[in-house]
Amino acid sequence: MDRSAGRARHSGDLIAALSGRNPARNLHTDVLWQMGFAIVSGQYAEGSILPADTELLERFGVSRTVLREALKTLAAKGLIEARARIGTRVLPRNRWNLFDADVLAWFFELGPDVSFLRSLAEVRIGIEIEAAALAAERADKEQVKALVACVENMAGAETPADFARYDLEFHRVVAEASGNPFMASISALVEMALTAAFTISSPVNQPSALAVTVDVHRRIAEAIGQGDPAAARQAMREAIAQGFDRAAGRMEQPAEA
Amino acid sequence: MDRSAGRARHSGDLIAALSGRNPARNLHTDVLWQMGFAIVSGQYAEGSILPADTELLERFGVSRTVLREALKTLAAKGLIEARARIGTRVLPRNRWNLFDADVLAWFFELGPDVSFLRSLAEVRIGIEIEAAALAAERADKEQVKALVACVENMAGAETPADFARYDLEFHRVVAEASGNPFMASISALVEMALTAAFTISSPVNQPSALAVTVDVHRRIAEAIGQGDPAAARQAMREAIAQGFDRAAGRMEQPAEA
DNA sequence: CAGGCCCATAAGTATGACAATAACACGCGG
DNA sequence: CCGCGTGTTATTGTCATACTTATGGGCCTG
Repeated sequence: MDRSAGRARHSGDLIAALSGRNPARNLHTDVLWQMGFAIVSGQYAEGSILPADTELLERFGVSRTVLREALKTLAAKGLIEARARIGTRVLPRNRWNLFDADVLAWFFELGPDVSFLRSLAEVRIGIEIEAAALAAERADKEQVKALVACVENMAGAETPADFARYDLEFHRVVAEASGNPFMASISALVEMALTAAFTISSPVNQPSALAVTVDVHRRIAEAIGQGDPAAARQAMREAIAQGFDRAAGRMEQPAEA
Repeated sequence: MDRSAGRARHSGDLIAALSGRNPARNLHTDVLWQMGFAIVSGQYAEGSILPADTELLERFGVSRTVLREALKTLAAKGLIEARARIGTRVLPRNRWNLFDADVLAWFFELGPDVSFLRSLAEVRIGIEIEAAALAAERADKEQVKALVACVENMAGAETPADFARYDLEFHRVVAEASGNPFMASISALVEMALTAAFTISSPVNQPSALAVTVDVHRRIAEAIGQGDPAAARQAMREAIAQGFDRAAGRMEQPAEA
């Protein structure tokens, strides 16, 4: 049997690949991604009952073991809930764990729209602003040095991929410097947002945009280095808003290749 | 076989029960909770390899199916990763999905310490402040009415449990009114924080504390009703900080029963 | 000494049988 | 005729076993 049969249909493999995920390393992962995408895309509506496992078994051509492990994974992420005699129900959206990297990836597979990117930017602002403020109070010299290094690397980045990598690393260090384990936990979210932004529109090839982006990150690093929470908050807010504006603007008036 | 054999050791069953979770509805959930708690509590260190499944099978006295589904669930929550020939490795903490309700519950099972509650309060401040600000811009009349109703209910609550319920409902409505699906996704987190706070110290039986708590929530509702994001931010920050201070203060100088 | 082949080991997959659960329909009694 | 307990049955949950695949590390060869 051709294991990749069902996947060619998906359009978002690019993003999945860029973000380092491998949707088909084994059978169960393959089923997981197909079902996850089907649910997130609304193919199985919230509150509805999934087909019984006999039907799914036939559809995917896998063993019950594989199917059940895939469904258990979906249950662990809050997408479904199985009950004997009832069937397996798709949970309401507010039960879904949107901070899960896979769930986020499935959202992107159906094409990130502006309102989704906006929601992403809004949570990032909330969390990363606090992270920046806390980092300003708690960061040690090593971490400040690492932040400055990230900024330098961003400024000198040759390719959009490199730029995104250093950008992500910068935000990761800020989260770590905040000393709050929850802050670090949203790196999956940041990663997705940056991957999307970088796919849609990277500042690397536009010197003015690059300068602006680097500058605002440098201000974050400086504020943290000087232990100034208010300034760190403000600069972080600008950095995220700016990235969103650029991507959103680019989406509305489709770009050159 | 006695299914609940391994559970009696846990001390945090109270919180699990209060938060409406049932750690032992079926075998796989039982194994899941034991393993999850063992990992979170550091019994299996980050980066270490779990015992091979043959050993775990023997320890839990369950079938391979059950064990594997439990492990798959842990993997879905980012706690472990299985690789052929290597074994099943405990991932570093920053890969754990701390926004998952189960993972949070396991943290509480080992007794919430002040620094954990602080971290919780910090993320809540970040996210819920933004949620309140957005709600001020987007809430409709229905939602504002619901918020006011929650405040009234809080003021008239007879028992700590009732109070916590209305408190949670209030924050849930704010998240919903923000129009941002991610905001609603952290209700698990809020639920835990409130459950903890209510377990440690409820304002219900202290008239002055109750008045203060109700007042700050009323100010949030009013700010949202008047479409004033800045005031909503400020009041929400105070509400969360206040709840944390009360619980933390109570923890340091142990209370009467 | 370097590089590729082989093997032991642990996870992954398959299969078929049986147990537990709970909605629903049926029939009994009021 | 209506309400209530009970049995039926569909669906998930659990078990046992056998086989397949992936891979790190040692062995063998060049």
